[in-house]
Amino acid sequence: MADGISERVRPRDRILETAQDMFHKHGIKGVGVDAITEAAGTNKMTLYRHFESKDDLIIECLRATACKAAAIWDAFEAEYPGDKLAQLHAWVRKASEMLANDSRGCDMANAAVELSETNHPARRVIKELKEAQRERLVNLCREAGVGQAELLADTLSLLLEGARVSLQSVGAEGPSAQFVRMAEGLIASFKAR
Amino acid sequence: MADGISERVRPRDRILETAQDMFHKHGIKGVGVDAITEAAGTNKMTLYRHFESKDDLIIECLRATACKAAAIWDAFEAEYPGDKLAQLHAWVRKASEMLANDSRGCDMANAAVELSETNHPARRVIKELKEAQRERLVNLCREAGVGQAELLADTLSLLLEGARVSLQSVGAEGPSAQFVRMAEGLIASFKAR
DNA sequence: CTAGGGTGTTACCGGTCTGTAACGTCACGA
DNA sequence: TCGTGACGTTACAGACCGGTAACACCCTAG
Repeated sequence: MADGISERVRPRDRILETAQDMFHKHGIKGVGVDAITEAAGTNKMTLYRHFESKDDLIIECLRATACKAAAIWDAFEAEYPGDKLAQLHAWVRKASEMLANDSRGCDMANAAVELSETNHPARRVIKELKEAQRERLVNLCREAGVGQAELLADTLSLLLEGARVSLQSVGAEGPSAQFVRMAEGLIASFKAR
Repeated sequence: MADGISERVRPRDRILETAQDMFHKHGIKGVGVDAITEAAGTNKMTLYRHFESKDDLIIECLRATACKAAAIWDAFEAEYPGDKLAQLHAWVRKASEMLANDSRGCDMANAAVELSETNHPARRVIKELKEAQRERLVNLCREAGVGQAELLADTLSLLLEGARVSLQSVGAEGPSAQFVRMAEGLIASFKAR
């Protein structure tokens, strides 16, 4: 009792957490605000007191997800302080774990697919956050002593993005099964130059 | 006059063509059957006389799209008969053209993202068609004289898939801009072994 | 000419969606 | 004690969704 996990959390945070989970599992257009609030143990009015609209909730969810991703990056630095190459390998390992444990891919990429309107407010945010992640991977590659850091980072980035979407369309036995092999091969190849 | 393109085409084919286009541009859940039939110059009743349901229409659209893709593959064989390596390079060129001219990615991958329900009837079809394309690319790589044909084919496959989804989330200046360079580098690298 | 199948039109059903209004409740702090 | 603000509840608006019924029309094959 008084576990402090689900009871004392503010409705806004419960909504945000639940929405992230449900958007991830069922897609943005696949879940309504009613379902979110019910699963969060609250109601629609409370949601609209904390978020201007569903679009606003979507954006806040994407930001929160990006925040969690950033925390994972920080964990690499904490685990292998200063050893950028080890951090790069940790990135590959973490990516393959995600491929193994979750078949719904990247929230931002999925959102970009679902929200096809070019002027949708979430698209700006998606682009921002994705570019930030790209820059972080480029820096990691560069500091790991790779010559063509941008090219390696972009290649790894596309490989992972492709693996996550392929996982959804072809399944776990598809091309994504070879992700680690491909990524490690690439890193070795770029290091050798 | 009597151009025979839009006038004499049967309603079913107009619906199928229009639905492909609209699903591609706006996503599956982003367009309703009313909008499709209106754009196709017909009405909802006629649609439901030719297709059991919207899900059925979706599936037929995916099959039709796969058919068009298969025709593109056939064009490679027609253009470079017997020269499998040239056909592989043509595949890369064609892929980069698609990346340049269309920012909405692969219909099947997008559909897999949107239709998150694991039992959705379209998912079987998506998997089938994607596996067929994978096999075709593997064969092309093998017959082009590549040692690890499966690995190269899967890597190229993930790269393209990633480029198409990255194009939607980050834009044309993102990692997808380097697709040709990556793909050609990979092919050269695999050929060299 | 006639019969029938493919098509167009209108209206409708039941459901779901986002978003809002009005009101009731409860805890907490001055 | 009082009041203030956060939260819950109910009801509803207005739009859109997929899908169906009933009927009128027209072209063509026989």
